Amino acid sequence: MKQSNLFGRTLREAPSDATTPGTQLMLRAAIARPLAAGLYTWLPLGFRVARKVEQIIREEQDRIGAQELRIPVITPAEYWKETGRWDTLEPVSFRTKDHNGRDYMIGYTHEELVMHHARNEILSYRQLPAMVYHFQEKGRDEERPRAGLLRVREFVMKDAYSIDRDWEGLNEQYWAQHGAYAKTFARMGLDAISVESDTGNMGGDVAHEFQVLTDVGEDRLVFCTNCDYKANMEKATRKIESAAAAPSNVPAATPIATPGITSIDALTSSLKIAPKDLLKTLLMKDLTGNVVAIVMPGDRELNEPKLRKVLKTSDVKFANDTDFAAVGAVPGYIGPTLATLAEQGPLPLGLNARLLVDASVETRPYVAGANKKDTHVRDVLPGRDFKGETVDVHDVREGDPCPKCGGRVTIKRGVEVGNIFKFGPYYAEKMKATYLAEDGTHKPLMFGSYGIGIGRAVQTIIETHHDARGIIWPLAVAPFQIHLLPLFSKDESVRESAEVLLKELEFMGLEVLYDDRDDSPGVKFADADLIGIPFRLTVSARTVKENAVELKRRDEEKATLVPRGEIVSKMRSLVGERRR
RNA sequence: CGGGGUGUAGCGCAGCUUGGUAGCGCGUUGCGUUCGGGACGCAAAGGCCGGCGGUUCAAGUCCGCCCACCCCGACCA
Repeated sequence: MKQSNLFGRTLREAPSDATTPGTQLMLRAAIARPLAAGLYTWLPLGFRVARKVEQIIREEQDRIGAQELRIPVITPAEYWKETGRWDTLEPVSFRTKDHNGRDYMIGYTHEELVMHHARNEILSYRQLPAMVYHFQEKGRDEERPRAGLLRVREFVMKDAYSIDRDWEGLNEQYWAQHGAYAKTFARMGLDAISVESDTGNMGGDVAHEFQVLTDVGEDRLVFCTNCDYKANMEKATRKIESAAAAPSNVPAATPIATPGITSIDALTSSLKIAPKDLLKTLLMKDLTGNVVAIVMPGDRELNEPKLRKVLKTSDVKFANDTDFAAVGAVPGYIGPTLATLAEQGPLPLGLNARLLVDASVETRPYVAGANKKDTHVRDVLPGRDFKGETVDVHDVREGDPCPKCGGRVTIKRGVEVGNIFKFGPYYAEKMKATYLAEDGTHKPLMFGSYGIGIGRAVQTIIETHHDARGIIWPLAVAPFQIHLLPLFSKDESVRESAEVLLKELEFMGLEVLYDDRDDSPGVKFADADLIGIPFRLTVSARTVKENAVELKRRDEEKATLVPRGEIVSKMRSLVGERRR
C-alpha cells in the first residue's frame, strides 16, 4: 500500500476538543473521523484495525462452538413490545417508521431478535445447547458520547447469545465465554480483568465485566489489596462489623434548635461533630413515582445502581418539592420517623414513606433531622428510636475493608471492553420461547448474552498503547505489520531498492505501508511514530551503500542494520508465519 | 437530562472588554534549493467570523433566540 494513496491524512495538531491522549492520537493518526456527536467514520487505517479486532473475536468465538449469523439493524417494534423494552428503551434508541407507518427501532441490542429466532428454530432439547453471535451495528442515542470511540451512538458490537436447557448448561456456556473473552483480549493486547458487575433488573445473579484499567475509564472498580476480590463500584460491598450491642447509656433522643442549618457541612461546623456522627436521609423515587427514604451516615454516598436493584426499578431520581410535601418531609430537616418523640408530641409524625436504613448505619447515637423546620434531634439511636429495612446502598470507598478477607480495598478506573451476562429464563418467559424437554414438558430456553464493542476495544488499545510520539500498535491488530520508509535522494537507487524490497515483502504475504511521499526524513519518521506500525524499515543512500536495511521496532528505541539478504526472512519470522 | 465551556481559513489560535478595511502559526498550491527526526526561499489560494433576528450611519465585536460541538455528573459495549 502506497502511503501517498492513503485516504486520510495525519494531523500535526489534534483538534482542541479531543481530550484524552488516545482520542488525540486516534484523530491525528487518521484512524477515524467524527461525522456528528458520537458518530465516527472509520478511515482505512482504522478500519484495518477494526477488522483485525473482529477477526480475533471471530476466531475465539468459533473455537468455543459459537456460530456466526447476522440479524438486521432495523428491527420491527413487535418483538420489543413482547418484553416491554419498546417503552423502556424509548429515551435511548433511534426509531423510524416505514411507508406503511409500521414502527422500527435501530437495534439497541439484539436479545429479542435472537430469542424470536430461537423459539422458531429450537423445538427440542436435542437441539441444545446452541450458541450464536454476530457483528452488527447498535444504535444508542447516548445522552453523552465521549472520548472518541470510547462511547458513541452507533457502533459495531460482537454480541453472542447462548441458549441452553437449564442453569447448569447456561453456566457451562457462560464460563466458556469467560475463557474465550480472556483469550480474545489478551490476543489484541488488552490487559483485561474480569470483575463482578451489577446484573441490573433483568434477573440472573452473575455477570462479569472485562475491564481495562486506565485513567480515562468511566467505571470505578474496587480491588482488594490483599485477596483477589474485585468488583464494579455498582456492585461492590464492604465488610461491616457485626452490629455491636446497643449501648445502654444513651440518653433519650432530644430535639435541638438548628435554625437555618440545613446541610451536613453547616451541621458539622455549628455542632462541632463529624459527618459520620450525622444521619442523612435521602428521598428518592422509582420509575413509578413511589417515594422511599434512605437513611445513611453523613459521610457516606448513595450508590444508585444498588438502590435500583433494591427497589427493582430501572431508574431512580431525587424527589422533588411535590414529593417532599406528599410524604411530609421538610427540606433540610428530613430524618427518619422517630416514633416515640412523635407519640409524645414534640415532633410531627414524620415521613409517610418506606424507610430503608443503609447497612453502614451503626448502633450508636447520631444527630438526625427532625422533620420539623429549624430542628434536629440528638442521641438518635437506630433500632431504638426508629426502624427500617436494612439495605446495602452505599458506595464503597478507598480503604474500606474487603467483604471477602477484610483487607483494605482500593479504587481504580477502568474501561468496560466486554461483558458477559446470565439472563436465565427471563427473555424466554417474556417471549414464550420454550423447548420440549426429555420428560415431555415445555421448558423455557435459558439464555446468556455476551458483548464486545469493537470501536471501544480499538480506542482502549490506543489509550493503553502509546507514547509521546504516537500509537504503538500490538502486532496482532496493527493496520500494517511493516512501515517501509525510503529516504529519497538524488540517487535513484534508494527508490529502486525500496521498491524491490516492497515487492519481496508483499510476496511473502506481509502487510506493508510504503511511504512513497516526497517528504523530508523528519516528516516520514514523525508520521511513522504517530501511526505506530510495529516494524519500521528504512532504506536510504546510507543503507543501500552498506547493502543493508535499517530495522526499528516501534516499541524500542534502538535501530539495527540487517543485511539486505536476510531482511525478508527476518521480517517473516518476526511477523510470524501467518499468511493471508 | 442537570451543570459548565467553546464556535473566526483544513488544524491550532488572536481579534470581542473600548463597534470602523479579518489576522498569526502550521498545513495546502506553484517554482526553486534541500534530503537520517515535523527543512529553506519566493509567489499564491483559502473566511456568510455557527445560524436567525435586533440595536446602530456601521456588528466578528453589543443584545435576544436558536443550533452544533466539547467537558463534569446519572445510564451503556
